[in-house]
Amino acid sequence: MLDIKRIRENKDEVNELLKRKGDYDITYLLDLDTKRRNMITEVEEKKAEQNRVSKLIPAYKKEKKDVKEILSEMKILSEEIKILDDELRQIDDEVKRLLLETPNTPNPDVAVGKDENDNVELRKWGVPRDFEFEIKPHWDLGTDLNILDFERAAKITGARFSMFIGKGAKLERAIINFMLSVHTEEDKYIEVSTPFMVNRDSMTGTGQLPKFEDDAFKMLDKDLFLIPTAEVPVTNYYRDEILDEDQLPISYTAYSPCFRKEAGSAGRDTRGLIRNHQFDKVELVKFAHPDKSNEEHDKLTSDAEKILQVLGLPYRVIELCTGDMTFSSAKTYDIEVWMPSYGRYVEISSCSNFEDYQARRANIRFRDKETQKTRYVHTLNGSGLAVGRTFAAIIENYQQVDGSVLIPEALVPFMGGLSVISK
RNA sequence: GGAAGCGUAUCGAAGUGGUCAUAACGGGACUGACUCGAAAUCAGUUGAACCCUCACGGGUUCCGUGGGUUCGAAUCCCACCGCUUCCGCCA
Repeated sequence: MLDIKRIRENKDEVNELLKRKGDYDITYLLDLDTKRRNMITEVEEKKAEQNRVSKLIPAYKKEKKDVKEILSEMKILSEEIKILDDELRQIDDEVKRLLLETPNTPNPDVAVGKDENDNVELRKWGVPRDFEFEIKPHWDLGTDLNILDFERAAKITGARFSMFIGKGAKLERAIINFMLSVHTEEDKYIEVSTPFMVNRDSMTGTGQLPKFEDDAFKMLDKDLFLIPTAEVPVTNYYRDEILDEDQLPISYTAYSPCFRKEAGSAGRDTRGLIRNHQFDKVELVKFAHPDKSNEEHDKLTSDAEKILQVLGLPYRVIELCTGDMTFSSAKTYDIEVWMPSYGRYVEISSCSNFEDYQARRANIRFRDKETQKTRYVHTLNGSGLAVGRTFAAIIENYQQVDGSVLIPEALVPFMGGLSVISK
């Protein structure tokens, strides 16, 4: 969340930045804030009086003074305080709620725009292959090779679920292992394996709640949610903690399944692996020093890009404009892989710098060595990469005229030496 | 699922109705002394958030969470959450 002091002291600037993201206004929030502070002053004066007199009472009793009158006065004061405290709590809750529903301000350097049409292409890598035959989309390729089964997945569970069969299941596992190996061995991320269900505080810490509860799968008899991304458990790992400055940056990578309701995308990408309710992802998460987070953001993005380079999959990197960024992000780079069946680039990774927005929500701080004061860390994350979409991109880009699929060289060792999947 | 115990600031931990909550005691961290330097030793410093104030400074809250009793709660009562141990069950 945003710092209420920053909003108070830089009202116009914050308002202007928020408008770049969408239709947000902080006027009401600031009015409530003023009211809240006035009430705090009032109730704290009464509490100071209560504390002062309470300290005198034992001494009076010792001197055998009659304290009856004082006690009855204190009772009245105590009741006044209780009433004010109740009112104050309501205002507090409202201020908190408004703050939690206010998005992060975009980094001032980010291109101002309304939607994905205003995103900025930063760079391209690789050249999409020229096919001399009619290509198959991955859902047909996979079904024909008997490595994917969407029909039975729909029978077992429903639409937007998939099953990986035989070499397909092995390829999925190989992709996960390959990504984790690169990130842990070359890029020095620490691998973690997390719970796939999280509580309300965790979902609030990273920004999924309270605003986007409809997007998450929730348990019926417990206040727990299936994770929409490993970002949630991994970022919340340090919730309510104070880290040492020397520890930063801390980099984690985690494999996890991700569960999303995909509310509001009915009819889009209905076939194949592109938009499922459950998909696998290898995630990268960093806790960075605030002065270094932009560098770390660039590094994290290139760590994700490297996976596509080694797999030989053409991609481009775009910077999301202010209007297309997610709620919690200050700056986001999307990596899009070339998907032959779509005839265009498709998002395969989203790398964001949240600056102190999540850290403030989740209360993740570090102690500044010089001043010995606490400061909020900057949190970052990105997919490194989405496994289902990587699977789809591999089989589509590496398909051959006979319907078989070549395994990218880097994956062959993870496939037990297998270099082609055919019927 | 049954039984018992526990939850105190960076960590361990004492505190069982008041004037010992900046919270004893210990560790850690930081500063200084000693040293060529380090270790050891000695001395000192060291919680967070919020409100008022240009500032100096003053004040409030926080003992797992939420309620209750009381003039006053870490302490008494109720509910919930989490952890540990034993039993049962299970991978």
